[in-house]
Amino acid sequence: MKQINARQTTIQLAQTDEAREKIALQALKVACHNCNLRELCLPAGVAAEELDALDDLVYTRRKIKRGDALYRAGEDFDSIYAVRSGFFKSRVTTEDGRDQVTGFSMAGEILGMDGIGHDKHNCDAVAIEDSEVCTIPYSRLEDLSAQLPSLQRHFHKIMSREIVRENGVLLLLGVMRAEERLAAFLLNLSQRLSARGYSPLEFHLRMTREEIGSYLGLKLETVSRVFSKFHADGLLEVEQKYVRLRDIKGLRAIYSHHS
Amino acid sequence: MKQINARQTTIQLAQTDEAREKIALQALKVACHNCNLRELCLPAGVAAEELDALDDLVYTRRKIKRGDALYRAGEDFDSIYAVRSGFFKSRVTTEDGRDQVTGFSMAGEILGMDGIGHDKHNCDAVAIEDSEVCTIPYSRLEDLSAQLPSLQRHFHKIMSREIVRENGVLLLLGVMRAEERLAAFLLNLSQRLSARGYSPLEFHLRMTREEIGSYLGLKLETVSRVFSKFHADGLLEVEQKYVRLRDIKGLRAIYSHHS
DNA sequence: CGCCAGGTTGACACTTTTCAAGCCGCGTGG
DNA sequence: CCACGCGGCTTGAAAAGTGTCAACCTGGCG
Repeated sequence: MKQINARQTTIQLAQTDEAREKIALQALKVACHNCNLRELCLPAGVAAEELDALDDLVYTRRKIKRGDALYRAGEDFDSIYAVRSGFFKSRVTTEDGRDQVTGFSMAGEILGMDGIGHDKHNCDAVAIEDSEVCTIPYSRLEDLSAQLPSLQRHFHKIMSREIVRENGVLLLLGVMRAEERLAAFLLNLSQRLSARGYSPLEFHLRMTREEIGSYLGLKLETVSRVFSKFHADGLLEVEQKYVRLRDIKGLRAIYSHHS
Repeated sequence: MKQINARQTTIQLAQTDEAREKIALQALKVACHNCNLRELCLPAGVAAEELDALDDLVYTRRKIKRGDALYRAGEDFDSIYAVRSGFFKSRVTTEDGRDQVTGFSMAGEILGMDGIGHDKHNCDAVAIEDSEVCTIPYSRLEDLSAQLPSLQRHFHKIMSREIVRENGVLLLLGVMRAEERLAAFLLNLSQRLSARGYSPLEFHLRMTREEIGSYLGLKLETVSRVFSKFHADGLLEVEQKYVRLRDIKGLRAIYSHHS
C-alpha cells in the first residue's frame, strides 16, 4: 500500500529534476519482500504483512568497488548496511598500524553495528570484491522497530549473533593452533556458502592468504603451509584461491579433537 | 506513579503467604533511579521522568556466590543481568574442553546478551567473587523499549559497545605480544575501576593468573613472567593479587608502540 | 598447624614467525 | 597475441616467543 502511494507521488512530480531523481531512487529501491535474501537478512522473522513497512527502511543501494571502503573507523555513524552481493572484510587497527581482520561478510549479512555505541564507526569495512549493499538509516530503523515488534526482536537477534560470532573468533584466537584455526575457518565458510545455495565442498576464496592470516591471527606463510599440509593429508585440494574440500569429517576432527 | 500502585497492591494482599513473598520482592526490588550505578548501567541515557518505568523492568536481585555460575552455555535464555556488585568472568568452551575467558564484568555492566540470538546462552558467566545482579527479563525489556525510545537507544548502544569491546579483544589476541596484552589488560582495568571511583593506580586483581592468561590467550606462567618483568622494569609493583601501577605512561608505550 | 591452591622461576621444547628465494598466473601494454 | 611485471603464493632454514614440565615458595583457610 505504502509502495503504491509512493509511486503515485513520483508520477505527480514527474516533470521536475527533483522528480527524475526520485524516480531513479524508486528504481534503485529494493522491496525487501521481493528480495531473495529475505530469509537471511534483516527482514527474516518479520511477519509477511509487515514487510511492506520495511520498504520505508531501505532507501538506496550502493555499489562498492573492490578495495574501496564502505566505511572507515572514526567516521560518523548513521546507517547500517545489508550486503546484497559481493564480499567484505572488517578490520580494526592498532595505533602503530598493525591490523586485525575481525570478520568476512557475504550476501544477507549486516555490517556497521559497531557504530551504534559511540556514533562513530570502530572498524573499516572494505569490499574484497565488487559489491553492493542496501543502506539502512539507523534512525529509521529505530523508529520502525519501536512499531514492529518482530523487527525489533530480529534486529536484537542479529546484534546478539554478532556477539556470539565474535565469541567464537575469540576462542579461535585464544586457544586453537594453526591447523585448527584454518579448519574452523574453512568449515565456517563452507557452511555459510551452503546456506546461500553454493556448493559446500568447492568454492573460490575471495580473500588473500594475508587476509585469512590476519583473521586467524597467523602470518600468510603459516596459512600457506597449513593449506599445503591439509593437501598432503588428503583433506582438500587447493590451487590458488580455488578450494575443494575432500574430507569434511577429517577437517572437523582437526577442529574439535585438539590434534 | 506505577510504583505507588504496586505498593498499594501489596498492602491489600498483606495477609496471605503470596503477599508476604511479594513484600519480600518489593524490598529486594531496586529502583533504578535510586541506584548509584545509574549512570553506568542500562538506565544511563534514559530521561529522568521515564526512570520510574524502569522499576517495572528490574524485579529481583540475585546473589551469586564466588565460583557459582549466573548462567551456563546451553541454558535457555530469558533475562539479561546488570552487575550490582562483585565480579564475573564470561567464558566459552571448545568441544574438547579448552576454554577462553571472553571478558570480565564489574558493577554496572550488562551480562547475558549472547543469549538473545538463539534463545540459549552461548557462554558461562561465573562469579569470581561473591556478587549480586539485577535480573532484567528480556521480554519486558523488549516491551518497554518499544515504548521508551531513550531506553531502546541505550540498549542498542550497550550491545554495540559489547561488539566494539570484543573487536578490541580480537586485536589483542590477533596481533599483540604478551607484554602488550598484559599492559592493555591492566590499563583497561585501571580505567574501568577509575570510572567507578576506585584508584586507577592500585587495585586488587579479582582473578587468578590462569584466568588472566585465558583472557589474554597466554599460559599462566607467561602472565607471571610478564608481571615479573614489568616489576623489574619499574612499571609496577605486584604482590599476589595486589597491583600498583608505577608508570602508566610506560605501560601505555608498551601497549601502543610495538616496542 | 598443616595443607593446598595459587604463584614464581628455571630449563628446555615446540609452534609460529622471520627472512629469503623463487614460482606462478593474471592483466597490461606494446 | 605475446612479453613483461607484479601481486600473490609456496617453500626452506633459522630465530624468536611462548608453552611445557618441574621444582619450589607462600599465604590463607580449615
